[in-house]
Amino acid sequence: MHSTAEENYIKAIYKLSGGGTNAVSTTGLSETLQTKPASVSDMLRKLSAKDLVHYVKYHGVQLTAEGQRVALKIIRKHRLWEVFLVQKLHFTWDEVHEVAEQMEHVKSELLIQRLDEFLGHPRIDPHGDPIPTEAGELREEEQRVLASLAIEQKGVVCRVKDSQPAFLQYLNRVGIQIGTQLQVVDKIPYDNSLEISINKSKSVILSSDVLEKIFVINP
Amino acid sequence: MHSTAEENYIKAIYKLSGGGTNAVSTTGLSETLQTKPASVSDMLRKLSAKDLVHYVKYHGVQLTAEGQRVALKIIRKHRLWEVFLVQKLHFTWDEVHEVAEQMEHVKSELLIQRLDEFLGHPRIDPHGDPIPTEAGELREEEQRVLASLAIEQKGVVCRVKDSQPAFLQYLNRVGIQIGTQLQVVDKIPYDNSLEISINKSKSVILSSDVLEKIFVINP
DNA sequence: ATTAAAGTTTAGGTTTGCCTAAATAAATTT
DNA sequence: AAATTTATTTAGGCAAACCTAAACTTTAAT
Repeated sequence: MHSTAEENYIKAIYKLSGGGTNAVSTTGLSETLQTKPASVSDMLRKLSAKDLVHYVKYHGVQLTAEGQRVALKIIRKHRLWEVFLVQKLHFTWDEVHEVAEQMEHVKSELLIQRLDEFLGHPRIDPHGDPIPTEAGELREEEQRVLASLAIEQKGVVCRVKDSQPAFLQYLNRVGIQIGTQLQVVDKIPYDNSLEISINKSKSVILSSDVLEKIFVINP
Repeated sequence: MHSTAEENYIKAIYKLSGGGTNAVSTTGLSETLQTKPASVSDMLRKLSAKDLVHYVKYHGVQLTAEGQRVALKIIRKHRLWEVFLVQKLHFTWDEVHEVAEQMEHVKSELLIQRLDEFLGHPRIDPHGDPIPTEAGELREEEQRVLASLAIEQKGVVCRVKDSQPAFLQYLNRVGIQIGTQLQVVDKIPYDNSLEISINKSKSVILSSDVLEKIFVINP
């Protein structure tokens, strides 16, 4: 099997390339992985030798078909563990990531099959991100960015794009979670912020930055 | 924190020393850990520098108080995960160990607290071994080895001393699990084997080797 | 009490995954 | 188009955790 380090590189390449197709830069990877560019070059040579990536010196990397398969498996594990932590162990959004990051590297096909079953085959994780199927397929639902809603339009939060603790804690304070009912009360053209009512009660004003990170589906 | 390798050494020392008090040999450790004696010497120097063990060259190791604390924490994690795998994910006895061996190294206090709560604060694992408390205490129940029962005496399986897949599969075939009701039907003095009835029905003959590995409590 | 055998440690080497510093390639400016 | 800046790679090293082979202790046997 692959080492934890290899798996983390593959996951990072997958994420930076937005699904595996676009080429990813050495510096980008080094930032995501908190390592130096030289270390990335090192690892890319190794991953290339294992045919997990297409690597052309000085011109970035892409995942091979096999690399994508591996990436989706890791993401599946990560997201299933996140669902477990939130739904069964009552972790909050912002406590989940670090732990799931460790659990995703546990090697056992049976474990993941059984976990999936135990959780009732969930389709999205606590951040609203889709969970790849056992076959390695990612089925997306139609989502709109909160910033795109018109006045009076409603939506249910299905996803946030930023999983940094500070951001998740902010959303908790405001009262926004996956599943929260939102409605646009007013638009403030000055800075593109919106006044949003949360669960049909209190309303808050969200900056355009935040509005771009929250996704909703039809209620 | 400690590395996975360090944790495995500490666990092995704890087990071989029967709770931390007796000195353990380099060869013993190398066999348990499937490494060479030279590698063990290496690691013992490191663990000693971290004050996790008392190590006197050529005269074996013991865990320090801190080392014992660490050992019990790892064992607690391992056994809680085993309970989870068996009770929630319907793993069988013999599928559990390898996976728990990986999960026990996940670092998160909160995770273990919540897992313990989720499982209802279990006192023994699926092998009947006691689960150390959060405070690091091991409370034992009175147990007898199956080999020590007289004819007609009864017991409930609470523990087996061997967790090798082959042995656990053998017990599964025979129909013995934690919680199984046993009764001694007859003694065979020739080789110290016993005829045992299982759950008040079918009876089998167990060798003295096997009898030494199964523990029971009063029914 | 020697000597032989068994157990243990040291010395020196390997792989993995990282590092810094120097060299090289690509992109951007002028 | 040449020069400079930025990005990337190579070279050489380091720590962890393992290895083999050689040296050294301890134990057991004579």
